[in-house]
Amino acid sequence: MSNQVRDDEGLCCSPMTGEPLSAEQAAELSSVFKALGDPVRLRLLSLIAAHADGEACVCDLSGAFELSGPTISHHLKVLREAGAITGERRGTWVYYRVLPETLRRLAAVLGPAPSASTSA
Amino acid sequence: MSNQVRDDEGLCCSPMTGEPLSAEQAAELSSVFKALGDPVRLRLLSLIAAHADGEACVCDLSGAFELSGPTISHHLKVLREAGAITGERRGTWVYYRVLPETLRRLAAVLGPAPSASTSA
DNA sequence: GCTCTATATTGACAGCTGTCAATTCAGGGC
DNA sequence: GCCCTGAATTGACAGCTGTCAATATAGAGC
Repeated sequence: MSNQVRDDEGLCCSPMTGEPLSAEQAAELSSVFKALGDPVRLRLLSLIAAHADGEACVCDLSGAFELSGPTISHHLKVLREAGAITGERRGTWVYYRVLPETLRRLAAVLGPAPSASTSA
Repeated sequence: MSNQVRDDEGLCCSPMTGEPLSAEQAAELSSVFKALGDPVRLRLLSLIAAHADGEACVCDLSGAFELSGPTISHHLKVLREAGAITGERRGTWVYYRVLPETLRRLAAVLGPAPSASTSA
């Protein structure tokens, strides 16, 4: 109960050990979990996050998969709409960046600091 | 790069800011994210976690939803098979408990300690 | 064994989703 | 304007998934 509740647009990031999620909270958060629930998208996200300067252009990402351009674009769109990444066009190229706030919100729901949950 | 890598059955919990996830890691982790990617399942998980004694019987959970018994059972099965919860039968009743290790693994992938990521 | 309650499984079905071919859009060079 | 590259969108399609009715399984009391 000593968890710090942070209210972002009505979304309280209460850890699993706190209050149960409301239907609205669950709907919002589950949509982000769902976006990460595809191996390609999860890998895309991790590739973007691991990239130099914290951003990667689509051209950097596509090569890591044996998938077509439309498929990569579609996955990036899903991540974008889930609020996990944001894109910026620079001429012909489009660079994507992870939005850490969204990931942090998910992590906060999964539980408090690791050392605290292992002792519970 | 100073993140502590924990190897559980070949599953390295490298944060998003570290090495990109391998295809195998992404497949394993995305399946858990996928399990949480349904609002009903996410609410079930949070209800179980928030319950007294850290466990709840199906009878406690069903009332929170206007869904049929088979649907609740199905969702619980998905969570179970994703490794997010474990069940224990006591006579007629079945009690479910959250497996924090799984949630912790997900949280670890999403990023390091919150204070570290907000400064990045 | 019969009856009951609690829970899980099975099968059908409508809606959802990953994938790619075709196409469109965005930007740049000439 | 034409041509090019990079990226996104559209439409079709096969496979996946949430839901419930029907059924099966598990456990307890008599």
